[in-house]
Amino acid sequence: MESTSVDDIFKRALTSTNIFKDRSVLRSDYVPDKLYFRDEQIRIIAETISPILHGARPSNIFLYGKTGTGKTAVAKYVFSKLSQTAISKSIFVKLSYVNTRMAGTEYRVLYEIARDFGITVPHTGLSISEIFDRIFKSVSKENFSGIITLDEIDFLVKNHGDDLLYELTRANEKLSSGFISLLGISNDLTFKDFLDPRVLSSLSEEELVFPPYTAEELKVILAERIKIGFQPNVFTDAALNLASALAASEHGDARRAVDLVRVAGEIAERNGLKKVDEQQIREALLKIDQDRLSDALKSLPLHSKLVVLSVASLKESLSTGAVYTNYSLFCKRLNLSELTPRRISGLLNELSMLGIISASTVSLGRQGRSKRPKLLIPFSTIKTVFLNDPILFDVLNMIESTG
DNA sequence: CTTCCACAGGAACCAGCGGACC
DNA sequence: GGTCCGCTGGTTCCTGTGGAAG
Repeated sequence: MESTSVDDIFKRALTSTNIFKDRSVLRSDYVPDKLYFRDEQIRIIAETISPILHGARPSNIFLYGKTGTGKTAVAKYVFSKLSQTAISKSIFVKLSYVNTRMAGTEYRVLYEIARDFGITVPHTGLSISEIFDRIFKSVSKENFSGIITLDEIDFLVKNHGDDLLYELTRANEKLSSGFISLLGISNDLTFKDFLDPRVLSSLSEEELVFPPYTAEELKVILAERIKIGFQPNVFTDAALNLASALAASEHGDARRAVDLVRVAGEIAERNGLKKVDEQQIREALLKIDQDRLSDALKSLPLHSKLVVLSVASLKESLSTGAVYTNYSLFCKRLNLSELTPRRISGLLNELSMLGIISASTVSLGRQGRSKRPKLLIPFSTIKTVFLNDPILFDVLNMIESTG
């Protein structure tokens, strides 16, 4: 029984090409051949790094802008052109691209840089300074020019400080031959405050701001993608207008815009429609939010889930203490040893960062000072996500029965 | 104006893991 | 095989604090 329905799904997936022509160009990591409205930024970056072709060290560059404003795409674009030119003129340039948020830790950032430079290093076990040494030695020995792109650099600095950045900016003083230039990319304008002034001045020898796309610009970008991604005349103008307007109102995020268009297409496909209209865009907007939330909820560690349930079970008298009381109740019920209040306070902050709860702190005078944890998502969503979990099922029942 | 609650949140530390080096 | 490394996910201990009650 089941196998036939799965077969049906696959068969439909293979045959239903009447919506999409090339789905891959609608993925958010796809870098298009032409980057619209970024000519100025491309030109400046290209000019800044061009000395490298004469064997001189280019200035470090810093790119700022909100998510989905094309920073990463522009950087990748310019560097792919650079490496083509360098190869054709047989100039010895090595490029490294690291997303520091993806990498996660200082060690992994350095590990990826080393790998991009063709240095083999173990993925754990060495000290940070050892990896630095190996990278520097390699640069000097092989006498090459290296450019390191550090994407989402604000993450690295906020979580691990600017030590690594400091070492990298000073790298050239240590190198006897060869050099390293840096290209930093940050989504957060205020993150400069976290930097040591010396690092900041060195890092932003050249600075570039990426403004959000306007609705009109998004429309052009989307129209281009739709042209290659969808079958002709499938995507209506009304849908295009709505998608651009929605994305523009959300900080001009091109990535979100493309996601919106792709998901709308998938919805139309699943419903067997011939066209993508405004209705599918609206549904897509809901679905994206919905999916993001349930994914976040699902991947939470057990104790965080219990904290979410604890917050959910509280109707009034919201305070960190109340959350903790309920939480330890759940733990006792499940025969788990509870974490400390300090840790729960931290977990509440993490959950608030994920947008699952809000946790503003308020002071009530003699009643003390506390967070005011509040659920930001409907209880029904939590229920549907947690219902499959046999452990949480029990707790869920417990909440329902006590009201 | 002072007191004092109920926490916030920083800092240091710890255990356990996976792994490299010599 | 002993020593060192970084990272995670905690604990313990601590000082700091907004503002209603007194």
